[in-house]
Amino acid sequence: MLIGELAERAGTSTRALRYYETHGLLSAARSANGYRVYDDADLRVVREIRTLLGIGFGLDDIRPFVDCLRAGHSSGDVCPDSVAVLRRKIAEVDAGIERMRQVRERLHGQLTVAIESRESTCSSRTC
Amino acid sequence: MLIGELAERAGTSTRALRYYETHGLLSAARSANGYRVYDDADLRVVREIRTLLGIGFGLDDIRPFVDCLRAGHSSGDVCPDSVAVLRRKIAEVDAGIERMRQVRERLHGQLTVAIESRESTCSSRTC
DNA sequence: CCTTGCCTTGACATCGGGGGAAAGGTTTAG
DNA sequence: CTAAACCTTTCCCCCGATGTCAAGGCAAGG
Ligand SMILES: [Zn+2]
Ligand SMILES: [Zn+2]
Ligand SMILES: [Zn+2]
Ligand SMILES: [Zn+2]
Repeated sequence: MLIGELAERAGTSTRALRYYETHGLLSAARSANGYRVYDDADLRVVREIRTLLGIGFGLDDIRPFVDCLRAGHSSGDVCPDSVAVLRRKIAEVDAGIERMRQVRERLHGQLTVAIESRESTCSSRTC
Repeated sequence: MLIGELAERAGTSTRALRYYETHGLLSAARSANGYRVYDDADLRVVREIRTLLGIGFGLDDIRPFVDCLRAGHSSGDVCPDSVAVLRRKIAEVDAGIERMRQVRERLHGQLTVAIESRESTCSSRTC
C-alpha cells in the first residue's frame, strides 16, 4: 500500500501522513523507488490518530497510543502512558466544560440585561 | 492620556492597543508630536474589549459592542448587533459544551475499558 | 516519445492575538 | 550635553495541523 492509498483509506491526505511521520507517529518501509510502503497495521495507526485528533488531542498526546498499538496491543488505550493521557485529558475537558458553563451564565446575564434596557436606552435613539 | 498610561490603566500593553486600532476597534486623536491621545471614553472601550476577549470573543465579534459604546450608550450590550452577537455566542458556547460533554463520555468509556483490560492485556508483557 | 499519474523533498502560507526588537523622534530632568 | 523615558513605524516570530505550490524522479499505457 502506497501513501496515496493509505490516505484515501484513512480518510485524510498524504500531506498529513508525512507530517505524522516527521513527528514520530508513523513509520514506513521504503520500496526500491524510495516510495513509502504501508500495511494494515499502519492503517489502524492512522485511524487511531485521526480519531484522537478529532477528539481534541494534540500529536504529542497521541504518541503513547500509537506506541501502544505498535507494541502489539489490540487497543491503543491499554498502556499506562495512554491511561495517564486519558486521565489528564478528562480533567482538561472537565475544566473546559466548567469554564464554558461560567461563560454561558455570564453571557446569558448580559443578554437579559441588554434586552431589558434596550427599549429605554436604544429605541429612542438613531441606533 | 497617552498610550502608555492607557495601557497601564486598562491592564494591557501598548502593542495590544495599537493592534486594536489597526483592526478598527480603537481610534485616537494625535497631538502635535504625532502621539496618540486618549480620554476616559477610550478607557471604557478598552475595558470592554478586554472583558469580551477574556470571555472568548474574537476582535471581529467585539466591534459591534465598541460601536455601541461609541454611539453614546452606557453599556456596549444594548445595540441590536451586540445582542445578535451575544445570542450567537451563547449558541456557540452551548454547542461547545455539548461537544465536550460527548468527548468526556467517550474518554471516560475508553478509560474504563482500558483499566479493565489492562491486567489481562498489559501486565503479562514488557510494557 | 509523450502524457498521465503516482511518488519524493522542501519551503511558504494560513489563523489570532499579540511579543519583541530595531531604528528613530520628543521631552524633561540633571 | 546627555541620559532617561516616553512615543512612532515596521518587520519578524510564535503556536499546530495542514494546504499548496515547486521541481523533479519513476512507471505504465498509447
Ligand atoms: Zn501495554
Ligand atoms: Zn433566558
Ligand atoms: Zn443602541
Ligand atoms: Zn468513572
